[in-house]
Amino acid sequence: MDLSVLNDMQKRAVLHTEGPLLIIAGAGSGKTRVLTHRVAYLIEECGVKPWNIMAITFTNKAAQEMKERIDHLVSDGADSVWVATFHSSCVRILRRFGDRIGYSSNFTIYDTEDSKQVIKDICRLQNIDTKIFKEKMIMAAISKAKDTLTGPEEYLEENMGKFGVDRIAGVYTEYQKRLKKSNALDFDDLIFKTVELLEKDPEVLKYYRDLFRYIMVDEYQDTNMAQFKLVSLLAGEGGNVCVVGDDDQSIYKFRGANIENILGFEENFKGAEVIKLEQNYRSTQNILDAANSVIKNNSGRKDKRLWTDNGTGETIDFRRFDQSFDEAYFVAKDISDRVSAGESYSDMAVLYRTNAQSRGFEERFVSLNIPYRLFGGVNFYSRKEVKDLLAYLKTIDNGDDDLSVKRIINVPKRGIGATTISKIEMHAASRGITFFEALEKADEVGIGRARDKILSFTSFIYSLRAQAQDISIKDLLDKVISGTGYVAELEEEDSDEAKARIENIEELISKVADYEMNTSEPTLSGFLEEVSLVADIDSFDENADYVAMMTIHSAKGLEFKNVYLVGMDDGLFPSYMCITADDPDELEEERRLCYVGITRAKKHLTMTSAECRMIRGELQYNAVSRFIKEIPKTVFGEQRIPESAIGKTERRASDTEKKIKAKEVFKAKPFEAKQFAVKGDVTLDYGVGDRVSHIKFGTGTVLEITSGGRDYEVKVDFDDVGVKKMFAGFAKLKKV
DNA sequence: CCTACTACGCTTTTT
DNA sequence: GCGTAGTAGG
Repeated sequence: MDLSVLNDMQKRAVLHTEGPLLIIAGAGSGKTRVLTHRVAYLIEECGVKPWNIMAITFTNKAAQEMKERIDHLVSDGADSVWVATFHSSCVRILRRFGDRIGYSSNFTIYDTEDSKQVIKDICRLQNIDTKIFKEKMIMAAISKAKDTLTGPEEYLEENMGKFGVDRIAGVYTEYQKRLKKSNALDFDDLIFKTVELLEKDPEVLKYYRDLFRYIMVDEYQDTNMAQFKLVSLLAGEGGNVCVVGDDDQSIYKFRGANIENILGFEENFKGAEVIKLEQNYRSTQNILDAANSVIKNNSGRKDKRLWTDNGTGETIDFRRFDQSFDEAYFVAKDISDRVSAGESYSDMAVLYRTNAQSRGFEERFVSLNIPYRLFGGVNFYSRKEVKDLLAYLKTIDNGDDDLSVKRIINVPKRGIGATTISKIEMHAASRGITFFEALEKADEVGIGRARDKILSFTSFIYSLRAQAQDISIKDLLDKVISGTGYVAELEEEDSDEAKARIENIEELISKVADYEMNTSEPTLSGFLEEVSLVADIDSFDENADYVAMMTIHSAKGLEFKNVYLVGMDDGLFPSYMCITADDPDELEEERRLCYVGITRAKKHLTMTSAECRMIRGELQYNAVSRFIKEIPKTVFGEQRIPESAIGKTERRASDTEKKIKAKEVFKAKPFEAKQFAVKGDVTLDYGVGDRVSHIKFGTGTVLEITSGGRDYEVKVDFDDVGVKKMFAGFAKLKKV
């Protein structure tokens, strides 16, 4: 096997196959290369069976990338390597053995919004004043407990005497009871319950320990205690566990990530080898100098210093503007200029601290005709219309899922109101049956007018459930849409909003079609699971011709030739919250975030700041971020505000003028923006009669192309599998 | 039982 | 400033 592409440290990491190994991998130091080569080396040179290797990542995108790269390196069996995220690994384990701890294999996964709904409901029933005990705060407490593998009883014991613990513990207990009854698990449960299963069932533990002889964990600095426990259980004493991480890139402490996992690895896994990767292959020395000089202000980190032989490179731009308006204009103009000079949109990214900052840039990009795509923000699958339709599918898949049934019982409106629903709820609670079962017994409950409506709802679900086995998921969804009249109702409304919702539904349909096309054994549970565990950033495509816009959090693991790190204002980044907090750790986490942001840049980094900007409808005046001041002047170029960026007048605008101007900027809604960005995506380089190839179906001839709104539906006659219809945007057909 | 209005809440969020 | 969720009135 060819290891000559690796440097000495990388080689050492690849060759160290037995026993625990910690790889401290600085940003851009080629950790994915090390991991993939290590997998390949195990298979090709050490005779390890591919199915005995497990690689865990945090995002689907990282898992996908790793799979592809392993596939390129090994001759055979790459498919059998278990490469998956923490959560989907746990789902796979629980689908198979979850019955041993009381979950049937078609369990539903609750997202944050679902959980909140359940918590809200419980608070109502337990007469908890949600003004004092906010749902969010209760959820955070429960989530934190689960991250540390603390069940409701232990939670109560451990926090005895603290304010409101009895009440939170009460909600926690009831919450778990409900989830169990609904055959549902939340994100935290997926890990927690898997650990529970492995601890309680030696047979299952042995099974997986024998299976996963070599375990690799990516982004180890972001693991929480439950995930640590999971890895420890699977690895066993002196197991072959290799973790890769960078303590300087730990930015998810607020979500329970425990930096101690990486700092204390050598104590937890005795005899661990530690290898540091400090050579950076991504950025210029100037960019690394900036990153190093910021991060060195943190205490309690593993000592390391990134270096590169890429050369000094261009200087870093820093610009301070009067207003966020000017900042956005400058970035848009700069991108335009660079593209005119021959650079590509796909090489640009605008990174910011908070999602709300994207607006101003969207506005400018639209007016200058710059294609862009937003990542993060409101998740596609959390849109109301999408959630409604998914709730139908969930109800069909798992009738015990009370939450989904309640969500759709009167959506679209079918005359089943709050009084009826609460009667059903009470009946269900008193009999200890599920909400859906109580619906079937409408006669027992003594419902008057709504009786027939309820029974027609249940029989609708029954009929779909009966068909679910025989028809495709796409057809099932079509039947839900036609049977409920969901889209028809929106069509009647005939507003822009309704149109946008219909478009989202169409997109959902293509996602179902895409799933069925690219999965070997598509199932309804499988689809719903994929949907629950997918993140917006997973669809990031580095070659697509648009400017990527996202939070710095989302950008972790990505790289761009040109990075615009915007909003470098004290109070925004670092955030006001962490400046005022007494906990210095929070500022350190923010500094790590800045380090992550800077190190995303390969060639050119631009940082911008504005003296005043509109935040939550209020004008705020901020100083330049303290992080900028930590960077030595030598890496910066000339720092000035170009005339073009502030329009014709260079005099300072008065406060009133600023307010008016800012208002105008925020008034405009960039509504068409997304559509225009998607359009750029779906241009076909083939036509009817052309020969094309598909990842799964092989090669074939294009029979027909029909334009279905934003995407094209392509009919292809494949040589091996016959005629198939698919959406061009998802099928990724290539002309041959 | 449904619609219209008001009030609140808003860092980051791989899953 | 904006979107959603909860409540009051029809």
